[in-house]
Amino acid sequence: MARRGRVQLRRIEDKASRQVRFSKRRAGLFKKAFELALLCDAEVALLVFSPAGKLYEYSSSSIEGTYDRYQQFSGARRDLNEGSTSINSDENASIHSRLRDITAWSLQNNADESDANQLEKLEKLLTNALRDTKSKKMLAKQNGEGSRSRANSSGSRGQEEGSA
Amino acid sequence: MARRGRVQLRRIEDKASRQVRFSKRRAGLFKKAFELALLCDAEVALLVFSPAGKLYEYSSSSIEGTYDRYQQFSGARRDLNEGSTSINSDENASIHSRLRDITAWSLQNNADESDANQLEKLEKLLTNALRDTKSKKMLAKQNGEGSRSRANSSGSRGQEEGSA
DNA sequence: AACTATTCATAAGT
DNA sequence: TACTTATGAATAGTT
Repeated sequence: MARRGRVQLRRIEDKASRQVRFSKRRAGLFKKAFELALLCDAEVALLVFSPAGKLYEYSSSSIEGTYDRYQQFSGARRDLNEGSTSINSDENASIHSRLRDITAWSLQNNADESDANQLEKLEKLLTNALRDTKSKKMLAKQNGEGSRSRANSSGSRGQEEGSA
Repeated sequence: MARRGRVQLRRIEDKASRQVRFSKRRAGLFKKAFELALLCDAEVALLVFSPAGKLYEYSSSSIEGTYDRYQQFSGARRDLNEGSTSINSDENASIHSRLRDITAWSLQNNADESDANQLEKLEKLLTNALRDTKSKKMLAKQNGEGSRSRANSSGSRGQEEGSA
């Protein structure tokens, strides 16, 4: 009436059985993905192609949007690993004024308050980050040492988050 | 010692609890994704961003490859459906994702070593996001209506395949 | 992080 | 293909 033991972790050879299990497990997987997004407020994108080539998809916001976000992370990772840590005050000032322009512009032209608030906060964050960077760079120069970048290993990026 | 009833299908408000459950459920989800790919010979791509903005990924082949395949399906679908000139939820989500990304990233970089190049990249992202926002707003004004974003449920394309 | 009572998922069977 | 059910697996709450 039920399976006799735990499931074997290898490809199911019988085609019919594989098809049935695919349907069941796919349903389960999508349910779990949905629950993770809803319960834990996570952004989830899931793409599955069946052996027959049929597409199944789920995303808590949008596939494209989440993939974009993923690519930003990848791009950021590449940038970190490429080095080129030089900085000069001109660039600094340029970034600063540019940020101010952007913020001002957004405040003027955007009726959407939430967007404007987000941007204000962002501007502050970036300004602070830039200031910190500047002082760190100056210190580094005095000490004759450049900043390094860290290598990312498997799966996840960013700092650790608790795991079960 | 165990939960008193079935799990509530709504966002977990307690932050600590949400974090723990995210970790546990994320692990479960990735395991299921892996098993589906292995047992059923499916192509699976899974992207998850934690509420804190950390990325987790799995794919049985490659994220990019599976996404490309997905886009071919989407492209084919779009061709059938004629042109959609209105703002779509994908753009919307993309912008918000980027903004969240930028915020999380800034917070992270603030803690340890920041890099001016990163900030320059961030600034570009912000600029792009704003440009998108601007055009979105203009379009919205023309249409006199803001489009609502939807959550994709596991839609399927192609011919039917058996389900459990 | 490890433990356990429960709920949940699901492989076979019908 | 859909329903049933026995069993393994996942996990919420606790320590």
